[in-house]
Amino acid sequence: MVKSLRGMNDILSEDYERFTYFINTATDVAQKYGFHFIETPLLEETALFKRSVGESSDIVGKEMYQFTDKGENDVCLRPEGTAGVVRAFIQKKLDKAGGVHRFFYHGSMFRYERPQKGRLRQFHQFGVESFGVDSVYEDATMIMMTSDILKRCGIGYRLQLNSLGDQNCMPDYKANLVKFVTECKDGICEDCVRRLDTNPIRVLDCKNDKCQTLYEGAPKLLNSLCDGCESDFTKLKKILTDNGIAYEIDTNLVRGLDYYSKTAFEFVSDNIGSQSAIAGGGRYDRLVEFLDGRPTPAVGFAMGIERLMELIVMPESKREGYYIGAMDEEAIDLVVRLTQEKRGSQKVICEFKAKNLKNHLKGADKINAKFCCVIGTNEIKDGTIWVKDLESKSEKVILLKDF
RNA sequence: GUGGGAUUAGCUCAGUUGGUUAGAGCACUGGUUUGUGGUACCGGGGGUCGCGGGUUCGAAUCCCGUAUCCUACCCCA
Repeated sequence: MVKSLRGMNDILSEDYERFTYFINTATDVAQKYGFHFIETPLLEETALFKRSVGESSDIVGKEMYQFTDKGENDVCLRPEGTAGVVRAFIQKKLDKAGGVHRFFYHGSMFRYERPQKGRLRQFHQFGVESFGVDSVYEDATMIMMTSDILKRCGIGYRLQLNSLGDQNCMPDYKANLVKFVTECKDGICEDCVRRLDTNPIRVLDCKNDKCQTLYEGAPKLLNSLCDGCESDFTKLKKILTDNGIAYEIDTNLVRGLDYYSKTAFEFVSDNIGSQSAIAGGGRYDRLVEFLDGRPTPAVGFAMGIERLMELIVMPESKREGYYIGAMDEEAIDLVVRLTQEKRGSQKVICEFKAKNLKNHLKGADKINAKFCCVIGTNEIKDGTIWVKDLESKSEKVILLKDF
């Protein structure tokens, strides 16, 4: 039997109900915040991700579905959504047009990782990107929007907050940190030695106790911010507090993608295992420029839909639509015709086999229909149809022309 | 990529030291004398026990390999 590839799942039935419920809810919130839908290709030039996400990241370094297409292009399936949106933004010359542009998207992302709970090779993200707004109010708005979506879905979370600094303060901090870690290099774990090379900031959240002890005296990111970053971060905290958003400061919170600066945030859940990050984002003021656009401030976030699926509290499902059936063979054609007419305005399920009333009621109940409509010998004779409301249990016989 | 656990019906799982035709609950389907649903009772269909080797008179059960899932690490949404 041919099976789906490892880490790639089908979404159907109840999963699909939850999936679309989330997309619809998140879309509604995004539109209320003034964001517009954008769809970008699943396949992009590999260079796009090398330049944006960064070659030092694991995502680009070892997790991309990368191949050469029939036109000899080096391409890959997108491992995240921001790069494509930024590329589209520049390609449509919106950077030169100026002004504010706000987008949201959702779709499949691909990373060749070892699957586990909350981690698939093809997974789905819902994300938003805002271009042209320099204000820290926009950062706060992003966080409030994420919070709104989660709340609307009945999902509890903790919000972790950090500032990564900008090109004025980050390089100095990184140099200081590398210097500090290099001095105690003999005591640190293998992973940290590697991180020192690839992504030094990541040593800070190493899970190894020995490393953590050594890093106790390490320089702290938040203490090294320049004046601009410092005051923005203070302002951000105030805005969130004013708007009733609780947060925790996590000086070790680091985004895995190279393009982030200043505000970084992550929403985590304690109920879904070790892959606990359900949403993450931050500011990326330099990315448009990196990708050859005119310098444009930007901020965004993405949510992992599969991780949210089991946390979503679905509204109670209500009885809906019509079930139509016949008790006599000769009424089946009539019943099919009525079904087609009714479908102009209603959800209708038609049973093609003649059955007794009891079985029709069972069938209508099983598909959660609101009305069970049946035509038997009496109805054929009178030109009527029997209709029962399965909620109120009231029933009536009406003329076909009034149905 | 590394370590640990699992894999028996559509689903959740039993299956006693290896021994006839592998079971249950739920789900599905039909019936309980012919026009009243969700509950009750009775019946029915459905499994080459993940896949491939091996040990044995005999394997769902023991051994090896492999795939997938779960889980921790790693990474991240």
